[in-house]
Amino acid sequence: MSSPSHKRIWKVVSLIPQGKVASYGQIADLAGLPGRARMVSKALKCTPEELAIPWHRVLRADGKIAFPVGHEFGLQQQQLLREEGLQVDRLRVNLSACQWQPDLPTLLFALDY
DNA sequence: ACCTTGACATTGG
DNA sequence: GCCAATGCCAAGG
Repeated sequence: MSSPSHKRIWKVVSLIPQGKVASYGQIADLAGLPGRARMVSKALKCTPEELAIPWHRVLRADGKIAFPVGHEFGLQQQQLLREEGLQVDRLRVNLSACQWQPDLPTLLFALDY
């Protein structure tokens, strides 16, 4: 199931560079869906296999991995983030100096504005 | 049409 | 920092 909103969300997430992270709410805002952080999580859950996007770079606003402790995806996410050089402590990322700040022109171009 | 469910965010204690 | 209460809103029963 894919809606126009989902596609915009996937595009925005695909722009997050290696070593940087963003929150669900931030992605929603950038995708033109203010206040709809939960829609971002849904969109990620429905991501088609063939679409390779850096889903692991999306965290809660406080830097925590959204999956419960012990969840397989959470552990995988933690590992992927560490492989990018980020410091992850107990499923939480130290947000200092790794928060994504999108380049506006690039963002607008990606969203066909 | 009503109810429940989230890979969330914010606020207040 | 942790927890509970609220707000949020699309999807699926």
